Amino acid sequence: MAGQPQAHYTPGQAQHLSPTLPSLPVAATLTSAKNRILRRKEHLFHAGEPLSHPYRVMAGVFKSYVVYEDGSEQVLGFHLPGDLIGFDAMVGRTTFCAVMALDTASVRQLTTAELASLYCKGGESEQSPSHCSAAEVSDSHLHSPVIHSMYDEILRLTRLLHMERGCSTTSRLASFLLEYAEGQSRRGGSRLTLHLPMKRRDLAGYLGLATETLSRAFSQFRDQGLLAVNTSDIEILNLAGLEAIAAMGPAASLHSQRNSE
Amino acid sequence: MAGQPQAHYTPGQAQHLSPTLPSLPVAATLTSAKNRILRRKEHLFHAGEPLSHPYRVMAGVFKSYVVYEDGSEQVLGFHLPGDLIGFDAMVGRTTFCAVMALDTASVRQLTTAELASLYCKGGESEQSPSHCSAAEVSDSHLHSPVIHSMYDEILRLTRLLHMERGCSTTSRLASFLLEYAEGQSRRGGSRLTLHLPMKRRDLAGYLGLATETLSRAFSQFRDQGLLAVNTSDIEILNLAGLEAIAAMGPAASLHSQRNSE
DNA sequence: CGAAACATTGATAAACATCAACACTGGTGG
DNA sequence: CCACCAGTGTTGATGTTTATCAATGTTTCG
Repeated sequence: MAGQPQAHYTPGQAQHLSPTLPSLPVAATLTSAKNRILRRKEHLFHAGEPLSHPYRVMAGVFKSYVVYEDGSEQVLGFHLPGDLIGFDAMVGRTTFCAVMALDTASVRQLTTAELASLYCKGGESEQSPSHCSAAEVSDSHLHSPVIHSMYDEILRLTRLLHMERGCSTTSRLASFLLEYAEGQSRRGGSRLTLHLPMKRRDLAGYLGLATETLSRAFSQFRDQGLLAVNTSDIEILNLAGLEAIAAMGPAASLHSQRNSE
Repeated sequence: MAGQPQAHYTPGQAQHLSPTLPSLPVAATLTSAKNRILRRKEHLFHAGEPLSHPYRVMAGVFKSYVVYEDGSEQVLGFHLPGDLIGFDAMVGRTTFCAVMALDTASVRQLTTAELASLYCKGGESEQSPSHCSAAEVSDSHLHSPVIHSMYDEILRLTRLLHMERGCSTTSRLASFLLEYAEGQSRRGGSRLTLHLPMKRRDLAGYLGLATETLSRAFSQFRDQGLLAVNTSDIEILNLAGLEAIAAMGPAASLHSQRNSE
């Protein structure tokens, strides 16, 4: 269904916006930083909206997703404090995915100056952003956080793809939990106590599972003593065990009764 | 199938930049275009190799793939003549995936000038690129073919992901064939006669299937009169039928006997 | 020619989705 | 405050898709 040639709005139409751009007046400069607070289920933006400056998540968690013609929803990722939102979505100045707050959250839209600084600060030695030679092109541009942000996204999607193919339900969930825990601890949070503000439905969508299957996987981890589960609050009781399952790939099914300790 | 060949570069623009070319601290400048011919199974590069300049496919077909620690291989895409290879792989100057020729093929490595031209050509009315104000930053950079190349890759992976989740074997294969046919015809080839130089194993890997399942899907299409199949040469006999199956999503299984006409 | 890689077909079973029933939660209004 | 309701999460039973195992036919290439 994805390969749809020319149906509706498939997020694959990037070609249209490449060579001949309407002479967009350069993005409105944004001089004062704008903060914005969102409630649960409130959208930061929808798909197809213009977006001149990206956001940085200050608090809370967001999910980004695409809705296809048939109504099915593809969850692309979750965004925690510190993450940039909108870089990969704003090519052509129009977002291709929607972003929604999962609980009360706040963002800060980057000012033009901050944006410029991000663009030009990639190179280690900070040259002034006021010249743009061909030489730099293959250097600072490639190393700019913008490129890296998109590059990381490609890597993440590649891994997600690989995981969906080779890995069982349980190792997918284990991987996600470990990654999430890692992200939390990088931000100064706890490494073993997770708060998952997304609904089971969203998490299942992200992992490519039915909600029932996801629920069963949680229950299995609970029964095996790996996790303490309380809907959106998870405690990791056996980190090594989880890591073993995450690494196990396709071998670890819901039915194989091989108790890893 | 990755980088769209949307931009046929025009070498004229390179002159704008030449004045500042010398200050290249990094990548060796590449002044003369290098062509290279590869045989079947020969690698253009492996993962982890340094790569200063991307390639353009001139003839033949390539596959890009990643090999994971456990030895499993993830096919990321196939690259047809006109495609750029290495843009998304060369961030940080080191490739993250390997690229292999599937049959006799040739590439042309972009020169520094061509690369620069690609980078700066995004904006329509190009003012001299020798200043890089914050305003331009959010304009020409975002519209550069480099960003677009990576952006397209993200969209392609997103679609692939969505397809793997929601779509049955048959609709995945149908989508792929249609997309491939479309790509061939864009390049001036036939729209209904496909040559698939990749092995079943690679195609199955790309689509996330077992080779047996893929083979069965081909057989089913043959039995239904949709395709004439001769291993690597495919003829589309019923385009509308294929499109119907591609659009059908998860409903189209190998077992459901609903003959679409 | 012969061996190895590849492709196809069949039988079986595993993993997961789906359907269905039920429990829990949180918010609303009586 | 309680009853109610809708949304959500869990658990069980069943069905289907597709991976896996196995066998055979086919192509490729030394």
